[in-house]
Amino acid sequence: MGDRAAKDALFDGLAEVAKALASGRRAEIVDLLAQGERSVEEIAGEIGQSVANTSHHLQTLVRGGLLDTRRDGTRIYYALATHRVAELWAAMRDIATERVAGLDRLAAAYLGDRDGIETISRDELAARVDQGTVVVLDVRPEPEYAAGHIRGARSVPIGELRRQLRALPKSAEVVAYCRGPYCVYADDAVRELHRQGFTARRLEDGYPDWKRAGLPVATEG
Amino acid sequence: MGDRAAKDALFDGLAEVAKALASGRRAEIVDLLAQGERSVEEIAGEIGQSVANTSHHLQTLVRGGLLDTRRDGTRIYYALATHRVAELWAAMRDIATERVAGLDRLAAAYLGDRDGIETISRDELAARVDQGTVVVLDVRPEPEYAAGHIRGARSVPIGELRRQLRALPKSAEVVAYCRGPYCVYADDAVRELHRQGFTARRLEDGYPDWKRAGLPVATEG
DNA sequence: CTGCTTGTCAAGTAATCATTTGAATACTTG
DNA sequence: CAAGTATTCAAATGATTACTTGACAAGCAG
Repeated sequence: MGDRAAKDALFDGLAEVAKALASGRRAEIVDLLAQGERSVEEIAGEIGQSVANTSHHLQTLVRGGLLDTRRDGTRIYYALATHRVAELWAAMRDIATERVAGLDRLAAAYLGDRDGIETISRDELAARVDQGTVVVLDVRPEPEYAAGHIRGARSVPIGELRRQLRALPKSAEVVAYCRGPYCVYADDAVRELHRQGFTARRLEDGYPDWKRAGLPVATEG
Repeated sequence: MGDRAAKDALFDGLAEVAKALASGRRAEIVDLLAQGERSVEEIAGEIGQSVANTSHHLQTLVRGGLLDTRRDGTRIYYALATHRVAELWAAMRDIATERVAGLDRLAAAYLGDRDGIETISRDELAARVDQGTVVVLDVRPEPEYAAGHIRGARSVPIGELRRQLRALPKSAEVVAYCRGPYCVYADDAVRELHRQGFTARRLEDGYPDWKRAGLPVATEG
């Protein structure tokens, strides 16, 4: 028991999970599926790849134990296999954010200048929601809101933000959130809110992190 | 803000963390360093590679944000960069264990037949330690015990197990633990204990998991 | 059944990458 | 300086990867 070759083979097996995630496109898929299940076509659209290529990446993720599938008629839906996968992804994301050289520049290139955008932590937001001293906007597409959102939040997809702002008193303090720290929607929302004269911040991470932390959530209405 | 190329580059950056772990040898290194810091030479010895090659792998892990270094005289010590890395590794390991096809066979080839080896969960062991109804043996090398161990455990490195067994009453119920679920020491200890007529189990995972769960630990004596 | 939609599979291209070794170099201590 | 420790370099090898294309399969609607 315990010879070198067998140990190497075992750890090569463990490393399969990391290999499955060792591609930017597959990381995008996992980040997306942290919001909930999606069909191959939807995923392909979100990551900007062909369906065939996306299907390929999805197979790789399934082999790595990260995803599960469900068939519904002609559609096949992929979802994270277990909550541990969401934890794995969050850990990866946090480590990269804190410690991978140059990631800050890549983030700035994608998200734009974040200097004017203040964030609020999950715990502080939870307290403010309890007090009722904040308006929380879920700026993700509506189906994601329906599948689960921060309790007390209103669904205002980013495209409809301007229209719905009139209903808000200018004195309101607003917090926007979306899919995660590398999702553009909340940033865009805060910029627009500032332009319209509101006090606004973004949640530092996103809905999946809120849910994982055991904070209050709601479904549908 | 939010064009395809920039998003791809960002997620390629996030995937760097997974790339760093996408090798069995580097996974072994992280698993080892979950016990505490080690010099390059020690690491090379544990993973059965040349110092030059090990140094290479260590650089890769540092670039991926997973490790930090500390110099002491002519030696350089590597350690996990943050506790998040231990969490990342544990999540990877658990996902692979549960869901990667064939991993069970690889584990059996390395660890041998585990049929006769019962496990005990962290929580149950914690309760039994409180009651004082169990003898806990830390069968890792002594320096690892000194660096931190389950409170109440005795250090009995696997090589000294036979010698020290005489001091134990045959009626004792024994739990052995070591580095983690894929460490051979505890299995070997339980087998030997059974041969000698003891009632023995192994902790289902290892010391790093115990510590991460916030259960009681001690250092040195 | 036929036609349509959705997704998978297999094959091919092109490019890149990762791992390892041995020798040379750098750094620290005494 | 000499000894000990770790990194870097060059080079060879071998394997893997991402993506595209076109054909195929499974379910559904008429």
